[in-house]
Amino acid sequence: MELPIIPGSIALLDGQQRTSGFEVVFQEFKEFIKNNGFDVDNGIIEQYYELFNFELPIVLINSIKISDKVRTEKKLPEDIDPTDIERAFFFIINKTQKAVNASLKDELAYKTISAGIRGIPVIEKELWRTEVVPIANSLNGEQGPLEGLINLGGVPGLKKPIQLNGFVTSLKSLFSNEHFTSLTAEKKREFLHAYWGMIREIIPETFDKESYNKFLLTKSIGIYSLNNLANDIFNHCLNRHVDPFLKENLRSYLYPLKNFDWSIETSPFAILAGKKGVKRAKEMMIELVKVAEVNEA
DNA sequence: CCAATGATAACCTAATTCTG
DNA sequence: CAGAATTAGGTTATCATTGG
Repeated sequence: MELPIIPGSIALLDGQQRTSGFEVVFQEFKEFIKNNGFDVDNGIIEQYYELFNFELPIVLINSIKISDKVRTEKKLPEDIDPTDIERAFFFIINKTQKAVNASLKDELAYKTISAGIRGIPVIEKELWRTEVVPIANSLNGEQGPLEGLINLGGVPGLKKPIQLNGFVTSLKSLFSNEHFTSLTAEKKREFLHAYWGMIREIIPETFDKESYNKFLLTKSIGIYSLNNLANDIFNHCLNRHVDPFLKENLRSYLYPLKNFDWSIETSPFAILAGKKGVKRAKEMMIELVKVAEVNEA
């Protein structure tokens, strides 16, 4: 199939965002030519051509033929018409379209705020999240206690166990704590470094790239529970007049976790999460039913 | 009114089983 | 026995409803 290269022809096939994208690039290109002419040799013109020639995946649906076919084959009611077919495709395509990954949303929200752009409701509603992102970056960075373990953009296939979005969400209680929120960004970072640094020191095997998969600590149930605990420990330190920013001061609080069973097989947490939890719940009910049957007899 | 709860999602990855 | 196919394990945002 070929389309004439005239303005607007692509709109027959596709609307809104993608069509407008071409329009924006074309306007930009015209402006560029006006200012620089065609004879610049720095690859910019080629880049524009590459964009113009960008291939769009398009599905063409012959809804008249489809409705005829399903009607003659009597698979669907007689009165089905092309509009019904189009509506069905419209529903499927729009219902199943995928959103931007949640971790990437956090990263983008942070970058938007740090660029000084304000007033976007979804960001302003939970502004504290954008505060956590640079801290997570630093925990994940070189020498950080979570070095290389956080999937910052939510990109699948990176084999990183901790999702940025989950890490951020699990810090909600700490970042709503009035004593904590009044701290500077640097102090907040310092506390979380001390906290996770001490956990890592006490239970290093749960962070090791070779073995973390055998433990629940870096799974969301571990991250959620520990980040929630961080809030309680922070409060406790303040009440006892203990400096929470000194890593060593956190040792006595966290040391008991060394003996906690974090194994994905045998940990008491193992049955609380995912489908494993559902399976165990069902087994427990089977037991109840058996007991009931015995009593009935 | 608003925080907690419940229901749901054409999910994603790892482990296990099947098949040529 | 390798690679494909299937299943198990584990996640997490969103929105309507509920209940204090």
